[in-house]
Amino acid sequence: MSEWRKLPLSLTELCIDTTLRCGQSFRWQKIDDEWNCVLHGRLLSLKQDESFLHYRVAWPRNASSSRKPTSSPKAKDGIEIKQEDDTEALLGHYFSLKHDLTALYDQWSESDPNFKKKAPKFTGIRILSQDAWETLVSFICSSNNHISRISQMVHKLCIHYGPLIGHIGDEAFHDFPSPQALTGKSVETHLRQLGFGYRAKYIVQTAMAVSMQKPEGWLESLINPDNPGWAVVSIPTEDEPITYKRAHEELLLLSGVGPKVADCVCLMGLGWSEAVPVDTHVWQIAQRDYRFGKAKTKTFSKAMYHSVGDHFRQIWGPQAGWAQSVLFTANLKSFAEQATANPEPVGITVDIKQEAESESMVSAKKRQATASIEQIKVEYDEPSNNRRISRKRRKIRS
DNA sequence: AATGGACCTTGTGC
DNA sequence: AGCACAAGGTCCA
Repeated sequence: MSEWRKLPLSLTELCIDTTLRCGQSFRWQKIDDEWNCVLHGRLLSLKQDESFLHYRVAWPRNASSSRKPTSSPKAKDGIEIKQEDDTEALLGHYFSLKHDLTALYDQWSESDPNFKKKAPKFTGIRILSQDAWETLVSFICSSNNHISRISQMVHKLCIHYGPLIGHIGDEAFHDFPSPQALTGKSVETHLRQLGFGYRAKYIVQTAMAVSMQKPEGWLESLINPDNPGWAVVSIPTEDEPITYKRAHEELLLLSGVGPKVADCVCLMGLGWSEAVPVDTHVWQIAQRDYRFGKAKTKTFSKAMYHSVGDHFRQIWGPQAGWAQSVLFTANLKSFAEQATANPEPVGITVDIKQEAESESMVSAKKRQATASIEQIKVEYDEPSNNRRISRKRRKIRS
């Protein structure tokens, strides 16, 4: 293990205690106030105080057991940089530290009174830039499932199929398995035995698609070029540049990947910060706090799915997925105590009262009051104005 | 194209 | 204790 190092970082810019527990990553383990996880072939430990993020790193003795042994960055002259040296850069990428979170919270609070009300108790929540493949498999596991069980399943994947990186006490830490590692003949049966249920088949089929059917580097080609991945060489293509919409469509072709999982991968694994995964929580939030139509149907349609995302993108802007994660966390049962606790700093409740009289509150209420199922469907169609869409709109109204 | 069930298993609340 | 129900949904008929 290296010595502890530190990055100057306030708790409002990043709170690892919340960010690492809110259902984005399922692999971090807290041991005695330290968060531990294998990231890109190294065992990372984090702890935080009011002013600093402290970190240390341990590399496996046998570097070849790492999934990406050749991925360590090289200097321009070809000399390999000491491996530890890129860990700070890795953290900066993983937590997307280039974004000013306080400024973003201010912006979302200004355009959304509900965000302004909920966010003060949930500061420092960031969207993680995770490995695309890990994100894909993790959220295939997430379907119709609890966060605790998802974590359990992801842990089992690593233990049984991922390379061992190191130990903390008696606890073994593995990296996430490669797609190839999950394509074996007996994997599906084994995963069922391990309690994956019907997701076992999805995982194996998707692993086969990514490692055998899709071209090399396909998943990485879906990464937002403005938010590039870690240690991923972008392969220039003759195709038109990738968009969020196309990345989403491509992911939908995979087994076990529907619109919600595809959005999770877009947001947390591919750097598309406008992606808003609409799950049961976000649907509850949309209905309860944003006057979305009370649907009689338990499962909402594809049009409904997109209308919710479009609505939030309209309110929160191009980083809507980041704002969504704050309200999502505030809505989690495991954070219920935090949501209802009296805020420590005085003055916040005063701000909320003042906000009730503000211009944005009034206009937002007016906008929300008109929302109904019909309105939602129309709104969904409005961004485009081609012929196909307008025909669709007529159909809905008739 | 849209809608209703089935689906594995575990955690939670009564 | 034991049972119903929900869980960061997706697939298929």
